[in-house]
Parts: sequence; structure tokens; C-alpha cells
Amino acid sequence: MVRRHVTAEEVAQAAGVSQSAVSRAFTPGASISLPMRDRVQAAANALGYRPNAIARSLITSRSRIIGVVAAYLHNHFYPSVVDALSRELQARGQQILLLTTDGAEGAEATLDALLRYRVDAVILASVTLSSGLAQTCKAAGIPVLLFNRTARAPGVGSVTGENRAGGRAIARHFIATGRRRPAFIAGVEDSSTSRERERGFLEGLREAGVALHGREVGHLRFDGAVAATRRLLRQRQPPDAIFAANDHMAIAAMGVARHEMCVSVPGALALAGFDDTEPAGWPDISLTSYAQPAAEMACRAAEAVMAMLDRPGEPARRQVVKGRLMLRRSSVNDVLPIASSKPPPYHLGKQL
Amino acid sequence: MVRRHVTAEEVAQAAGVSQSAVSRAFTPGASISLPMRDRVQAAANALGYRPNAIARSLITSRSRIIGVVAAYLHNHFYPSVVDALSRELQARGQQILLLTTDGAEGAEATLDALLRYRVDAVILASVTLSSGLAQTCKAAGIPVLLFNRTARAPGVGSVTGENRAGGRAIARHFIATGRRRPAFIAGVEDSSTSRERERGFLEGLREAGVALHGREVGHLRFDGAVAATRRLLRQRQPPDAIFAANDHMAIAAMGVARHEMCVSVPGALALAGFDDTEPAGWPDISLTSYAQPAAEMACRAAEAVMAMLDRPGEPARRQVVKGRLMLRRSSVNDVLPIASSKPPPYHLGKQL
DNA sequence: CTGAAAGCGCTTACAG
DNA sequence: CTGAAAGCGCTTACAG
Repeated sequence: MVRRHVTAEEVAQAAGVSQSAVSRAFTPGASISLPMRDRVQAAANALGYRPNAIARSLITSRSRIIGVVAAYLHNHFYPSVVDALSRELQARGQQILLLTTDGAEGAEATLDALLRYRVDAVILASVTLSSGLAQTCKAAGIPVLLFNRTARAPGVGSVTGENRAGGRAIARHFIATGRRRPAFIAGVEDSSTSRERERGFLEGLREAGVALHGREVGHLRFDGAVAATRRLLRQRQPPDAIFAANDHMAIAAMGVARHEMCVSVPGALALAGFDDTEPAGWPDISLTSYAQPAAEMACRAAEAVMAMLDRPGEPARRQVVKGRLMLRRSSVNDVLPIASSKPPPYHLGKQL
Repeated sequence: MVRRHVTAEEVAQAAGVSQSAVSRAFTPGASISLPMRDRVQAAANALGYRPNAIARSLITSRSRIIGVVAAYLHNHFYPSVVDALSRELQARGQQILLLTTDGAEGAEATLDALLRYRVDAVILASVTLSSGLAQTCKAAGIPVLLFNRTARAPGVGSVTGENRAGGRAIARHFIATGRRRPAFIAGVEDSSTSRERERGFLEGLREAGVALHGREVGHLRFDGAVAATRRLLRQRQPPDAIFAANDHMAIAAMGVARHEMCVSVPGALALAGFDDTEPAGWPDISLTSYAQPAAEMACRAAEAVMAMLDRPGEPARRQVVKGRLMLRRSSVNDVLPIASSKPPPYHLGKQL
């Protein structure tokens, strides 16, 4: 039973009208009389007709599909992003063609497949994707939006958090709480996001005349951050504070410090991450973090994409979404543990 | 600059061949000579041609797009699933149209939108989605595969973990470690997945002649599990073990027990979840859990979907992927903390 | 192996 | 408001 799909032509025959009329009945704003529309609808319902969006987009040359490229869903920031993006885009009548890719290898080939589907735009939601992907989209004449990273190339819009200000806030917090041997775990060297966070962090330290005590690269991966933390903590004089370029790596660092090296957190070592992912708010983790509001960033991104589609000429914008420092028990002792009975208690943190 | 896309016709003109020849050059296995193919390729590269998959699927009536419906990406099991599914399907030349939906409301409407894109099949990856969605797909003649749940209706394939056996294993473990007041936090009442886990758990308790000491519903949400745990632990005689129907809820329970009620885990209370999500393996969480291997389940699901497309007549299968109990410090004291230096140390757990 | 032609299921000017 | 017709960019029998 390879039942073919019902077509507009079949509905037209059943309703005794032209195929154009069927099309109009399913096109909001088309010039069609109410009786005609009802008649078509009745026949359509009886037959179980559903307009073929593929055929539609072939002729309108708008697929109403947005390509979303995500690289590493194990970092919990990205599931939140995908969830929020999906919601926002669906609300605007767009579908999402999802592309996941592990690092750069093969990404070009899968992006090529994506572009064959004539997506209306592409959102690149990963700091590790080569900017070559953005260029490929540009070359294909497809609007690109970078999410959580920027690019030097002009004409590429982006939505990011306050990377530099966030890094600076973490540094000031470490200094204010008496830390004098702060270290940094970078993401990947060639990512604007990680660089900006580091830059802000270094600026904050310099303000206070404190030198960076150590620096390792965690490659944005859990295992990478585990190794980086071991190297930092095995030094003769280990750091008394570590800022990891994102929560995912900071949580790995926390595990190594507390359970492998028996370093007390926050007593002997303060920890801070970036993103304020959900696990950071869990009481057993309670990780100080600079928040990037995924939902708001996704909303901005969806709006930006729609704007790119509706007004192609408009110059691409770089939007920065405001964040805030969430203080938790990984860096300060006096933050209240969860005690209140009023929900939601798990995302509380002292706001700076 | 609304540069239109390059078409096969334009490539044909540039190469001085017919449009059919261009089509054949991009169709693996088509009968075309090597010189002809090279000539077309050269022209195509020069013009930046990319075949329009939309047009292609209109005529082949295979879109090579699989609809994936996921409901709640905050439960970290689902990001792993989406990631793995995406990888597996991409490897088989399929694209993914992603649909996220919060609960039942509005899900029908968005599924309708999905079906208009003539996806070749739909994977329903959420225990909370109404089985009405599966029926809608069936009615539209589109193959459906349930992921992490089953349905009474025949002809609907599924891929699940060992829910019943897993529940039983947790019960036996609680009993074996001396727990006598075991409680259960259910997911949602009408989910086959949660029901099977509970059924296995009760069977395991009955074997030992131990009665269920408490039961609450967490609605599969973090906040819901927080409230459920409070109700359980505020009893005059609180439980000495809690099995939550998934890790997401178990982690919420852990936070409440340790940080709000000051109940020692695992001393006064043993905790266990289901799924073996990544956070369960983090040393600060170290949650005993029955593993559902997301990657393997995704692989099976991808294979099953491809089989449904290639052999439409074949009866739908219900596949169960083997899991295993991961013992960690939320339920036993003698599990070694992370000590080894050989990676990957964070997913270790004593296997039963 | 190659090309001309029909056709996939729609949208949208164009007449009426 | 309605219908006949052209056409979106391809694939695929059909001849040659």
C-alpha cells in the first residue's frame, strides 16, 4: 500500500472546481469567495488533502526552511539554543533543517547537502565551525547568521553574548574575593568567542595588577578540560582560581579538582564558567557562571533571520545580548544554599 | 542582489549539452560517458551549480527528509538522541527536519506543517507526545517510528531501552544493598515507558517481599521532580531509596535531598535514575542509573527507518536495545571515586 | 551514450 | 471571484 498523496487536482475534481481554486483556498489572502473556500475545504477534508510544501517552494522560490548547523550537543548550551531557535522559528512559520557535525571534517560536504535543499537562510550555531562554512553560504547567495561567534568578514550578521564583559566580570569577582593566582582554560585558539572571553578576563586582571597564573586549552570538550585541569593543578604552585571558557569545561574541571586531586572548591580553588547552562544551577554543581540567555539570543536570531529574508538589502548586524554574572558556591562560600520553598529555586544565584 | 540560483539549464548552455545531460552528471549510476560528465562538471563548478533537491524530490516523490519530533531537550537524554540520530541519518543521505514541541498543545498543528513538506518518515522521540501524532502520520501514509516509547496500535515500529528489566535491576540493587523503604517517582501516568519502568521496579520489590513505600509523579520535569521529592521526604517515615523514572528527575531529587532537606545520599537515601545521561557520570553527581545507549538506539532507529522506506510492505518491528545498570555513589558507598588517570574516567561505574 | 519531451504539484499573472 | 495556462527545476521513459 504505497498510497500516493492526495493532490490539489484530485480535490478540485471532487469539489467540481478548478485546481487554481484549491490553491487559493489554501493561500491566506488569496482572492476567493467564502462559499468557494468552504466547498474546497470540505472536499479537502474528505480526502485528507495536505498541500505539498515542496511543490509550493519550488515555484515561490522560498522554502520556508532555515538550516541550523550545530556542532556539539554535549555542551548543554546548544540543546537550549536548538530548542529555543526551533520554537522561535516555528512560531514564524519556518521549518528547521538540522545539521550536526563533529568539528570541521566533513562539514563542508554536509553543508553542501543542506544548500541543495534551498534553505532560505543558515544559522551557524557553533564556535568551532570554520568560517569557511559561512563563506560557502555567502557564495551560494544564502543569508548566514552566526550564533555565539562573530567573523571578521563584513556582511555576516551575528548574535553573541557579552563575551568580553563577561570575562572581565569573572576576573573582577576573583580579585574581589581574594584570589591572586587565576588561571584560564581556553576553548579553541581560533574562536572569536573564546578569545573575547579571555581578553576580558585578562583586562580584568590587569586592572588589579594581577598576572595570569596559568593557561591551558580545553578544546571545548569535557575530556580536553579534564586534561587541562590536571596540568594546571599539578604545578608546584597551583592556581587558586580557574575560569573556563564555558560551563561544560568548568564542570569537568570541578570533577577533577574535587574528586581526583582532592582540592576543595571553593576553599582552595574558585571555579567559574560561562553560559549559565542548567547544570550550573543544580545544587550539587552550583557553578558560578556568566549567563548567556539562550532563549533571548534565539529570539534575536530568529528575528534577524526573518529580517534578512524580508529585507535582503539591509546591512548585516552584530547583536550582543546582555548577560549577567551568576554567583554560586563554586567560587564563594557565602551564597545561600537552596532553602526557600518557592520555585524555581534552582536557578537562583546572587546577581552582581 | 537577489541573485537567483544557477539551474541545470544554465549549466547545459554553458557546457553546450542538453539539460538531461546535466541531470545525469549529478545522478550516481546514470548512463553517461566520462567525457560528458567531466564537461558538465567543469561548467557546473565554474557557475557554482548545486542541484535543487526540492525539484528533485518533487519528481522522485522521495524527499530524503526525515521528520524528527522531540519534546523536551532539557532532559539531556534527548540532545544525545538528536545528535546521534542526526549523525546516523546524515550518513545515510537523509536530512532532518526538526520539530520541537512543548507537550501536546499545538503539536498537531506543527506536525501538520511537517507533513506538508512530504517527509519520507517521522521519528517521534518523546515519551510525552500523544499517540495521536503517530495516528496522524499513519493516516497520511507516512511511516512512523516511535523512539523511547511504544504504542498499543499495531503497525507502529519502535526502538526502546529495557524499561522493565531496568526497573527490576534497580529494585534488586536497592534490596541487595539493604534498602527497605523504596519509593518511585513516576514520569507521566500515560506513558508506556514510565509504566514499564515502574512495573519492573515493582516486580523486583515483590520478589523480595518488600512493599513500595511511596509514589509520586514528577511529570518528567525538573521542577515536578523537586516537588515530588519534597512530598516523599516530608513524610513521617521517609523512604530510604528513590528510583526516579529518568536521570533528569533523579538529579532534581538529589538536589532536594542533599541541599534542601539535608538528607545524606547515599547514607540515608539511595538514589537511582534511568538513561545514564552524561551528567549522571559527572563525579559531583555520580548517579546510579540504568543505561539506555542513545547512540545504539539511534543507529537502530536510523536502520529501521531506512528499512521502512526501502521495504514498505514489511511489518513494523519493536526493537529493544540492551542496557545495563551503572552503579555510582548515589546508591553505594564503596564505588571507587575517580582515581585512574586513563581516560575516559567519567563514565565509569561498576557494571552489574 | 545523448537529447527532446512529458510531467511532478503547485503558484500566479492573465483574461473573463 | 474564477479558470485555463504557463512555468518553477528537476528526473526519466522514449527514441535515436
